[in-house]
Amino acid sequence: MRRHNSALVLGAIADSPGISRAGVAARTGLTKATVSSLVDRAIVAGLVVDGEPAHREGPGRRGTALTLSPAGPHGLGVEIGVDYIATCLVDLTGRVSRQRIRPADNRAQPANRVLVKVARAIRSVFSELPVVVGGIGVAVPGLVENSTGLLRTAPNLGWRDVDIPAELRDRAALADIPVLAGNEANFAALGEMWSGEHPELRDFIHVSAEIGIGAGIVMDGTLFEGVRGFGGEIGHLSVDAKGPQCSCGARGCLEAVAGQDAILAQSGVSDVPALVARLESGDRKALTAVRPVARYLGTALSNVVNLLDVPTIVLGGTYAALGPWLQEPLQEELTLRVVSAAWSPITILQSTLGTEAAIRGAATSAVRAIIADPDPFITATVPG
Amino acid sequence: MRRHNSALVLGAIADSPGISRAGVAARTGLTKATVSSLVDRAIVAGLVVDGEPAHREGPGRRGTALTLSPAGPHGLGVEIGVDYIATCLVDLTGRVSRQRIRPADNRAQPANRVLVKVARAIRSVFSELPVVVGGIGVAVPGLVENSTGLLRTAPNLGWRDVDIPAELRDRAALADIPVLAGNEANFAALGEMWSGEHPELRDFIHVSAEIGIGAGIVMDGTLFEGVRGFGGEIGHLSVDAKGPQCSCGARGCLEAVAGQDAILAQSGVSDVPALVARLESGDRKALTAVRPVARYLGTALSNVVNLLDVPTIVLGGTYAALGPWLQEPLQEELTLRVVSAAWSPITILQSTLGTEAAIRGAATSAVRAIIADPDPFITATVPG
DNA sequence: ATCGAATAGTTCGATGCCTAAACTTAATCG
DNA sequence: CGATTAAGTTTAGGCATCGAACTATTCGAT
Repeated sequence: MRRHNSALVLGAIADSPGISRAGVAARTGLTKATVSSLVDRAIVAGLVVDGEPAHREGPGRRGTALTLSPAGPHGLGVEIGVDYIATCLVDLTGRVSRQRIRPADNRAQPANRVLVKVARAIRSVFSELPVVVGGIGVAVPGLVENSTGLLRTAPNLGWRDVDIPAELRDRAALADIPVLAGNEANFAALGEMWSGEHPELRDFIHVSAEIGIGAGIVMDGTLFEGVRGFGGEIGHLSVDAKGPQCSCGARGCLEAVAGQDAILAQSGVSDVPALVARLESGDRKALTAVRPVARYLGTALSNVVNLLDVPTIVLGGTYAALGPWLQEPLQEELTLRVVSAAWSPITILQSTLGTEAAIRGAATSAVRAIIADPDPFITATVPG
Repeated sequence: MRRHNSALVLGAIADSPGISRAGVAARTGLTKATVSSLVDRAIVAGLVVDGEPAHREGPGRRGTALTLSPAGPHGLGVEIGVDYIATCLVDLTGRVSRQRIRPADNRAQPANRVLVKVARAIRSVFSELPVVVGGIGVAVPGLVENSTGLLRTAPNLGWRDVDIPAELRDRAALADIPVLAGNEANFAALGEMWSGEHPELRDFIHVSAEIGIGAGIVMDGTLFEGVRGFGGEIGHLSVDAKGPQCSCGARGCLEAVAGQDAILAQSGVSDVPALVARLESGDRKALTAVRPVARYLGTALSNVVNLLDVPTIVLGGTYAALGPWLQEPLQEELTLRVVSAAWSPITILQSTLGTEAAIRGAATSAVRAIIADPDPFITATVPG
């Protein structure tokens, strides 16, 4: 009961920083008395601070502005990439207070060795900054089972069946700080949503092409992971029954025709910045190479939209860079294939966080977990 | 609080009929005292009956068997088909107590005229049987918006923007009996799950081919409808970029290559029973016609599974009839294309309810709504 | 047969959280 | 400077759950 209402109150403060106790009461349907008592507990626990009276029109006492405390627990994001380990700290308000990327050739190393390094990175964050870490989010390029938290397979790292939370808890002496591992494409989608750049973004697909093609699907502000957590594997949607062979064994997977490698091979360029330069200069070969990519991506996304009825698509990673050239043919394909497009068009946006989306999402997930269920943290901090 | 716990208790009784109060307490985590008081209210409201002491091993008093009351509120299912109106009554235990199909050429009629007939059918159920109707589910072959309950479009009926619940409430004088409208394919999936034939079925896709191809997606026992309710539109997934033109304007939609019309046209037979007869007799043309259907269906379903990570597929409607000939090539295609198939194979089942699935699902949805949130019904029935 | 152990269900007082309403504080407006 | 309006606090009261003691029922051992 109180647990649920604490979450309600914290959620209201997170959604509209600077809101007053009376405002929270109006929004949540609780009484002012209840809100007062719950807010007091949150303040004592260090989750909330009340600031200056906010200015308002007309007569009457001004409410004190409640905000999540920047000095409260932080979320630590860790991203295990193929050739780097990145860390990032985020406070309750969503502000990034520390970010660091360490190059590392993780592909050549077995999981335990890499996790030793990750643990060291985590401990170094702990020792360098005097903040309370309330949770850790670990983004990995692989499939994470949601019931167990196990990384089932990470093809590009060559890992299988690694219990990342358990390993890190042991190696970094984390006591009972919650650790959650997740797919990087999923975290990237959340990161983009929470970036604040697109305030209305609550139902969307975030697609990005890196080595594979990853997608994060968010519906009603919540990540959609499928039954076991292996959902959103958009890279192996079939877009051309007679298309080229994919590494997975099937034919015509999206990844095989619209992945980064396929794009670069088709356009005869060695990397993405070079491709963008050619596109900007109007190079005909580059332009004709990108068009079918958009078509294929559009076919795959149409399938997703027909199935999930999601109104918005966010282009991330390499697709964000190619956005200006993808947008139009993509829109055409979607309009043609999506059944509901006739009465509600699909919006296409470009990612603003780019490659930082995943780690921001991982770190912010950790703090959001506290906001979504603050009671454990509060009762651990406040004795009474 | 009590509302939530009442739902918990009723849910436990629905899940394991014959459970004792102590069993409910153990399963829900509530205390025996709380369960007793909640069960008493449910009994007074007529939702639950306690029966004979159940037999059990060992010493100790036997618990009284609690079951949902067959005399409690019933769910009324209505199906508005293209050429019939069907009604069906289901009690809280899931038993079907009355079923009736009235032929009617609804395609030729505007919506109001048809709804007048539907209202008459509903009133006739009310007058014929002395049962309390606790809710009505209406299955329609169209897209229903979940936020408003509006039928946005039903191509085969030629209807657009019809507020079925409101219309029926007026025309059939329903007072405040809740009415929920929904897509027939979705109701069919729920009907199949609740039929009791597949007890473990909680995560699956139910696909059926009638005039179009419909799918209902169930995850964690809950219908997945997409953001606005237009999800699961599997009929227009793209399975062959260069395939034939579909009525929707795009090319190579599943419906165009694996719908009932396409199957019959390919095999040169006039109806499904005839096709089944030919297949059984080993007719080569029929056999070679069905195989690509399975392939295409497999491609579309692989896309769905890769996206939603659903472990089971149930073949319904025409596909159920063709099940024996579809199963093998379908399984092959899924194994090839589904990324997670390597470590968790996809199960393919055949529907047991056939064409009755939708109406059963609609009726059962109405009673399940009461079980999922019994408090409104209880407080309306029990004064104190 | 009788007693004891085990299990089901009820009764009753205690607890905790929320609510309602009165009250205090703080601001605007005439 | 007092009336009015709104924010926030205090206090008394209510309701649902819990814990513990109690009754009821059954088996098995003496």
